[in-house]
Amino acid sequence: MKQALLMTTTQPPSLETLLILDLETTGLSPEKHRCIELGAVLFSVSLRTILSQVSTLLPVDRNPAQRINRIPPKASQRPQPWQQTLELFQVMAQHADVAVAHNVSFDRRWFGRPPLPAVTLPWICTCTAPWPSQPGLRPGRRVSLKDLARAHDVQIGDAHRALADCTVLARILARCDDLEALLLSGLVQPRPQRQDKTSLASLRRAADKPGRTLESSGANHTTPSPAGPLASKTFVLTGTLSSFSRAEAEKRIEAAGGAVTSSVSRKTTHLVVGANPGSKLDKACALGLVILDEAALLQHLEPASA
DNA sequence: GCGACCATGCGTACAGCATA
DNA sequence: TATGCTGTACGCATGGTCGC
Repeated sequence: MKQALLMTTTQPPSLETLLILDLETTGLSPEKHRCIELGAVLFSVSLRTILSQVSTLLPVDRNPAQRINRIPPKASQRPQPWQQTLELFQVMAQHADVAVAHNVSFDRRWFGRPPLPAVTLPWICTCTAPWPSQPGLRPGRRVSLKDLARAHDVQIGDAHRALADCTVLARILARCDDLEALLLSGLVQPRPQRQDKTSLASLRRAADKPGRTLESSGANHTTPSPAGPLASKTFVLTGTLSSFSRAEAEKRIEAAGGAVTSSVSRKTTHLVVGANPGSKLDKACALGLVILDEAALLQHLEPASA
């Protein structure tokens, strides 16, 4: 029988057997609501197949989320071996290396609250895991189970039922080429500490020496082209742009030879104004800078993108 | 409908540089 | 050395998305 690994270990855990689990609950708060259904699938990574699966309703008096999960509370009260199913679930957990859920931050809070047993396995969250880029999946963003199923050509039968969602997730994982790497990178870790200002400042000092120039200073700067329609011009962006994202606007300005900074100063030459501009607009007006809207910016950029 | 998480944007504190 | 300017990075607010 395998020993459940704790997250404090520094070695990556073995990832051969997954306990894919899902819950249906009567609401969002573990303090106020109850778990009405548990589903779990034991999945072999090397064989890409389901080893065993369990599902059970748990008795509740009421289900405010019935519109979502379509589980009548009366059904949960019908005689059925839910205690024995929970015992079997615990045996399955003992055979697993890691617990896998779609939205670990939600599911994890319910385990250890009676009648659900505690799960001491490491967790992997499939909605925040770095899935390979493919149509329908936006890199760097939380991904829904529906999008994952679509991207992997897996049909969703009975959504918002625990075991159905577990088996959909199992079929998605089975179709994942580099599943082992995905699982490793999807392990739920404590949030990384932000670097304190002192260490950042010393890093910057080291990087900036012997001399600092506009082109080389600052982590957010890319090197502007030495020539271009916006050469020797310094831009600041304010407000929400509609034609493109702020990052894309910065890229295009820099590609046209301009520089982009985050705050208005006397060195700033142009302010690009989107919807709901902030106080930067006031400061730019006070300094007599050139104010551009998005259309005007596009006109300035046009020679560069042509 | 509510809660959690993430991306985006604003305002500001502060470190580094230039100048007197 | 003192002072002012500049730009970076952090904290916070807001909106969007997805979970149930």
